Amino acid sequence: MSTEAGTGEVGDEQLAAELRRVLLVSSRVLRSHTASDEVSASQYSVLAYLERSGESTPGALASFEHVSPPVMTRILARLEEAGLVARTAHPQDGRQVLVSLTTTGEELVRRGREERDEWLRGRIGEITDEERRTLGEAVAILRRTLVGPR
Amino acid sequence: MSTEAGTGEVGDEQLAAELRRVLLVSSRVLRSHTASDEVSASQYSVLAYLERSGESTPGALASFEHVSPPVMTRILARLEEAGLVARTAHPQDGRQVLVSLTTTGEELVRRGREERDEWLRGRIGEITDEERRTLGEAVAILRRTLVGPR
DNA sequence: TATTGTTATACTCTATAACTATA
DNA sequence: TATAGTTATAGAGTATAACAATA
Repeated sequence: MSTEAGTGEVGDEQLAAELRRVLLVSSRVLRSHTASDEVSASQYSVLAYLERSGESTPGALASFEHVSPPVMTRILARLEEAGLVARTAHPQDGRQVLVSLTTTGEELVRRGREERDEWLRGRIGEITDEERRTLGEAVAILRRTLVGPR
Repeated sequence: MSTEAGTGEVGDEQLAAELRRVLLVSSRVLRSHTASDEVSASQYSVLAYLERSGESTPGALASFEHVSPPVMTRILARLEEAGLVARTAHPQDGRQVLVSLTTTGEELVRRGREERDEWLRGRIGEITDEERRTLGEAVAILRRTLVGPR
């Protein structure tokens, strides 16, 4: 049993409810501030993964992003239409598809890092070093607990 | 400038990017685990607010939830159809509408606290007290920085 | 004229079920 | 038979623009 006193110390039930609300609303706020005319937040997330990890498959991307396969099919279709990713046949396994960034896609990701996260970096810039450290630790905890490795 | 060494210590750019991804994906995971046959995550969030704060108006709810007014109109329409909230005329200001929980709505919120957050409480139950404290602090920081008060 | 709320319109996001092709 | 991916279908989530009613 944890004591109720101290900074940020709450019961599990309350923490769960607060976390649910903060994640729900924060993601709304983030979406509206990180979507651009070019690509949505979800689409950009896929591009950023590909930029970091190289080529992948629709199934692996769906699993990584925690969306169902048909959703990833649609995201990739939009990105392909926009000329940001290319789908090619897998050399050994004819069922699989390899997805990779085009040059245009690479450029968009790199540009995005500067512009897209500007709003969020501004907000993060307003808090203390100590608070940034806490956020960084929380990110790691959430990744292990909810999002999964990588 | 903060040093890169130590637990969870990262540059602002990296923290912003990681936070963006974790919030996006966590909210997806949460939505899928907290939606029920009865109401979606967004709908439940409105019900929970009303249960805690009593009656409100569509405009105030839209602001609190960080959605546009038409979105709140739709959420309230669904909740009203389901018999979970009631809309009544404002006694003084004819433009405004007062929204309040019905008895059915109240019951659903209370039941929801037990059942709806079960999955998340299970995940939170697996981490250490220290990690829970960090999450609690992060919730407070995100609330101040992104979500706003209350 | 300004505010509150709704309607109209048009996307994206999301899931489940059914289908196709390959292994 | 199992797996990878797509298509079909349906609904939730979201925003901007236009509108109506009231202050």
